[in-house]
Amino acid sequence: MALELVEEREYQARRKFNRPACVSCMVKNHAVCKVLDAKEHIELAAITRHIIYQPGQTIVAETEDKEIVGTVISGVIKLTKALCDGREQIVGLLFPADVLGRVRKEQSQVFGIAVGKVEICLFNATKFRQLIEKYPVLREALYNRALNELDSAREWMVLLGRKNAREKIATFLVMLAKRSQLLAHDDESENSEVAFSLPLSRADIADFLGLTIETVSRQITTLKSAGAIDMRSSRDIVVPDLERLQAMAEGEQI
Amino acid sequence: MALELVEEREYQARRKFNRPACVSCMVKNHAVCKVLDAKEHIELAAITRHIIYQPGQTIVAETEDKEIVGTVISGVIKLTKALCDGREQIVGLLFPADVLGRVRKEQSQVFGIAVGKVEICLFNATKFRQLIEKYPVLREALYNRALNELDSAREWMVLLGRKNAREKIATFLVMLAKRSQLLAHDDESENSEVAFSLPLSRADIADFLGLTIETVSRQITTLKSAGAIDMRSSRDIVVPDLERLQAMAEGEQI
DNA sequence: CGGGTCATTGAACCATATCAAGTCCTGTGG
DNA sequence: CCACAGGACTTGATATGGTTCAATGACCCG
Repeated sequence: MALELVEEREYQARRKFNRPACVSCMVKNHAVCKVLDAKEHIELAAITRHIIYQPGQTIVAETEDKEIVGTVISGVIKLTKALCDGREQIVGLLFPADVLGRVRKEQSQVFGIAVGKVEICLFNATKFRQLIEKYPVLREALYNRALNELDSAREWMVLLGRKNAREKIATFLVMLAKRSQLLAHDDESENSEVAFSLPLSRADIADFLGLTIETVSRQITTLKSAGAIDMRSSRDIVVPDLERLQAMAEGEQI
Repeated sequence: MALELVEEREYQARRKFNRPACVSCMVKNHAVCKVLDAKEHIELAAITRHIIYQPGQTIVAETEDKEIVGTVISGVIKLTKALCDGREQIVGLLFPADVLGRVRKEQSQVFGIAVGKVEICLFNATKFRQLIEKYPVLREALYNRALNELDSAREWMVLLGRKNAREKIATFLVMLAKRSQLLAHDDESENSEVAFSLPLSRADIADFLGLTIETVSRQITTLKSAGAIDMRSSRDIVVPDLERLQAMAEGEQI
């Protein structure tokens, strides 16, 4: 299979040149590994390899029992849980620099699926475990990541349990807008307009917000005609006034 | 204030007799501290004190910036988040042996409120931090706890986003039934009837499930008339057939 | 151009919210 | 012991936001 080939070639190239690659890593300043110094980084690089996943590919399966740990380099991963009758809920999104998987045998009952093309820096689980024993600061970093994920999950619980459709959409767009603003220029204070494109399809947005695609579509249309957002195509959003959208995310009327 | 007195007396009694108390602790086999051996337990005991909170008391405030860490000894704590207009969502429940708080400066934006009377084994944050450095296994235990909480939060996201009112109530009751079954006798296989009493008021259940109190009441009535549950009083539940309730939690029709 | 996927729009329906009584329970004071 | 006040819960009537079903439109790719 072509994928396996790409993966293997990458791996061999790294081995051959004995190049940590970490120095040129896009997310080196944001991922968990940032807590390591240069020497430690080389140790980490020795046990990693990059893998590319194609859109829609399953990265982590619910039934998976082998330990998977890595860092997202590029692309977006959706974490989903399903009910037995097929209803589905996205329980989290992983963006570049986020941690994929966890360092323990007992894995979570979620699917991790590539949205668009995804590049992962995968750690050798056994060796990463040893590294954690050696550098406890890694464990601390993982703990902090987990707490951040927990906080996002709880934030989302409020959204799912207590917000109406318009607030849900507005909240989602604000989240993406802030994220893109942060990546674009590190000063967040800039309050001019923000432009970004939706990483998710309408169906995925619906699964993320606990809605149907029709409702998602209608509410986006509503926001558009209210002037809270502007759109080039169905995936390209411009937020002229983030404050206003933020207000609508918290229940402000149109 | 009376509370302060009780708290202080407890603390002094412990200091006076230099008694770890851990040996007689109700939750010693389930809390994070179970990863410590006898000698380490004594070190831990030296930096803890027990505090009693009365029903409705705030244990952790959203604005709190001092580190709070401890173990729930008895009672139930609700973790809530609120929207600015007053809508409220319970994002988690802490039962005996669960960890309260987290070991880092940046705290979560949630309230922790005592439901009924609550007893906490509170750790001195600074000294507990030192203990963690000394015994990394503690950090690992906290990490695992955080992952478990994350898993519950995600489970709950599916409930909030994708289940209807009846399924929500059934799921909630199943959760409590399993918990009480587990505490009662450690063999879980027993599939006879389970009896327990609701730790939460209708209003709290509503806030937990993303519903209104009226809907909660109606759905409980529905389950009762369908014979899926039985009730002594409005707080005392008997589940004659857990399998059946479980099925309803997953969408089975009445 | 035709077929496929994704997104939008419309109309009808229904589950849950909302508003409004009413009932049960519990503790308190006469 | 009764009266009764207040909170917690239940029940009923109505409204409504979001789903469901169905049709249409936009875009992409062979």
